[in-house]
Amino acid sequence: MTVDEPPIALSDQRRQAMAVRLLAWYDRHRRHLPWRAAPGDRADPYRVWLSEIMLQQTTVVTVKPYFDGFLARWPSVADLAAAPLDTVLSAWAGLGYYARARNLHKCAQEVVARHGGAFPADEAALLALPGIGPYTAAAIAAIAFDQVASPVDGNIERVMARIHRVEKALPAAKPEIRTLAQTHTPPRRTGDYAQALMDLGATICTPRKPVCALCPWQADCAAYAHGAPMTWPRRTPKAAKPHRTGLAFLYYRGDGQVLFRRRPEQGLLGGMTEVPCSPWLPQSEAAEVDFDNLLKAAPIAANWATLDGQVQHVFTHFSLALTVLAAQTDARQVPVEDCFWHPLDDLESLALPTVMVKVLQHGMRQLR
DNA sequence: AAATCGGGGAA
DNA sequence: TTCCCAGATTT
Repeated sequence: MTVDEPPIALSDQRRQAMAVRLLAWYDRHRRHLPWRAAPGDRADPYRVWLSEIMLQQTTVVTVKPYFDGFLARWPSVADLAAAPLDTVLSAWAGLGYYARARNLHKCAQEVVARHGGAFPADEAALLALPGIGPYTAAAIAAIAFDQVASPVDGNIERVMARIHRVEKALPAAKPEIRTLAQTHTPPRRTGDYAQALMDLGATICTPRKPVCALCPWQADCAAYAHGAPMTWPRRTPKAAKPHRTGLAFLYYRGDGQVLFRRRPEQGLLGGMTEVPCSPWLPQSEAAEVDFDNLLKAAPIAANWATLDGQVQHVFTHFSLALTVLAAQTDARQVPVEDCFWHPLDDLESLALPTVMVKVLQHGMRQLR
């Protein structure tokens, strides 16, 4: 294997042969997933759409129980459209990227109102729906409707970057890689081809240690010929995450109810339920604000007990350390708008993001 | 073009 | 720890 050999320029004929070989590999190694139809059958667009939204930046293993739960609770897009948003958010709780859940609900309502309850087959019409971007529109068009479309996800990006040894770094290389993917897309069995390519990326052409010995495209791969396929795709380094701190106010009653608050519709954890908190300040700013000042953010003044330790949580673009303060009361009224009392033994009906589950667990361990 | 938006599994 | 996952939307 040479190190300086240029990438292989692939002819149309060669790309066609590659697609045939990949589909043959897929027919032998096809994974069964809950949203996939039996071989030869047309997939249910509702299932394909629901799975594709859940799978955005989320692993198959994580999605499976959520997919099963949603399908059991809302068997059709009309059922989902008729559900209150809060029940959708609570069912989505823990899956992350909560704008997906809000857009999922909005999309279901648009499919019912504007498309008679049936997803459009056209890629452009799909792209116009909430929460459906370029990848998802192409994926639904190809997988559910067998249209010729080229979805490009992280797996396909990686495969294309290796096959063609793309030197430009991601994310700047996305347009180039999208064009490359289109030149490989076959005119028939396009949905199977897209899923085959994603399976290839998930099981063979993996980020760390690709299993090139089992790859149906080994002979076509410029990165394999180079000898170090794992060094593609190139990526621009990511910025370090800043750190934020804040207080969480755990206010509990003798009858087992705790004070919660609904977060604003927009922004981080939008529309989700939280334990009331002070602002989450960058560490540099938090150092300038004294403890008593942060206490003013509490919805009810109280004789707070500071719990030991902190709750640690990492979001996409910052990490967070919350100090939990606890106080007991027999208050019945709702002190501030958007706040409400809710029994601790019925957390399932709340839309609690993971960081708030951590806060409650942190509190329960020390208050019993 | 860059920033925002979760959470978890794997190495 | 670091990486990255069937990305979309907003700024």
